Amino acid sequence: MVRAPYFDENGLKKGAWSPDEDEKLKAYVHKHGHCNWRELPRFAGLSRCGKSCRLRWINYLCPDVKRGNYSKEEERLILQLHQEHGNKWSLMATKLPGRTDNEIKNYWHTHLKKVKASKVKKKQQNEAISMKERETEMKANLISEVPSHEILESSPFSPLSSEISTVCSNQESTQDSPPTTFKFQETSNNNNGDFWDVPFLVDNLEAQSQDPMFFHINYDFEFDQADLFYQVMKELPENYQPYLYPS
DNA sequence: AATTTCATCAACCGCTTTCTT
DNA sequence: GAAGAAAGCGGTTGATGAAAT
Repeated sequence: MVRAPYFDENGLKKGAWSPDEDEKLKAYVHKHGHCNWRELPRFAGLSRCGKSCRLRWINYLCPDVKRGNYSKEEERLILQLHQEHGNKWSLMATKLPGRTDNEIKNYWHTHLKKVKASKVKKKQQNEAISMKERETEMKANLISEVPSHEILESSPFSPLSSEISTVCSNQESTQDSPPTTFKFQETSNNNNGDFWDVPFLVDNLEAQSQDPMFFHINYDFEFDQADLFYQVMKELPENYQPYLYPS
């Protein structure tokens, strides 16, 4: 699971450590300690750089290094420390005896990052749910306290809003009635549905067809826009078809 | 059974900090 | 205080085994 051993341009060995190298390093450090990592490999008979020796000792050969699975307590502590300090791996390592910064970092990236992400997602979902609940509650309070005719139809709190959308969706699903007209007056209880009684598309066509520039301007689209326009026109009732092919 | 994709983790690299002169 | 060396740190890489297709 590590890089294959090789020698760089300076003749220094890189990549995976062999058991023989491990033994040499362990033996040297046990006997002389590691006061100077730069010089150590030369005295220990290793073709490695000091940095590589240090890393190998700290992360793998040091007898204090604890191997094996992380306990729930260690996981909890890492999550807590990461929350408090961010990616301060060496700081975390000081709080977790036997664990190295490199190991904690790897463990974070492979396990705990996902745990944290799922916790954050769950929290966001809960917040969204409680927001929705608060909104519903507010709406219910408003409807009960304010006379309905004082609430604008366009308001999200309007008691009509849900009825309107129901009518729209019902109408769209009906084959017999084309979706070009909207009959809101059926659900409106304030008798001011004049605006909604008139099919807006027809109204626009009649008004705009008086303008000699209308068809010229509106046919002067990019291809896909013109195509869309053509599709819309084709869906008009038959008595409006002449507008599609002006003489 | 063969191939591809994913997860893991040891080791590397480059930058920063600390120590020594 | 300045400069260079050494140590420390964190991000990234890449080989490998496991799981999925």
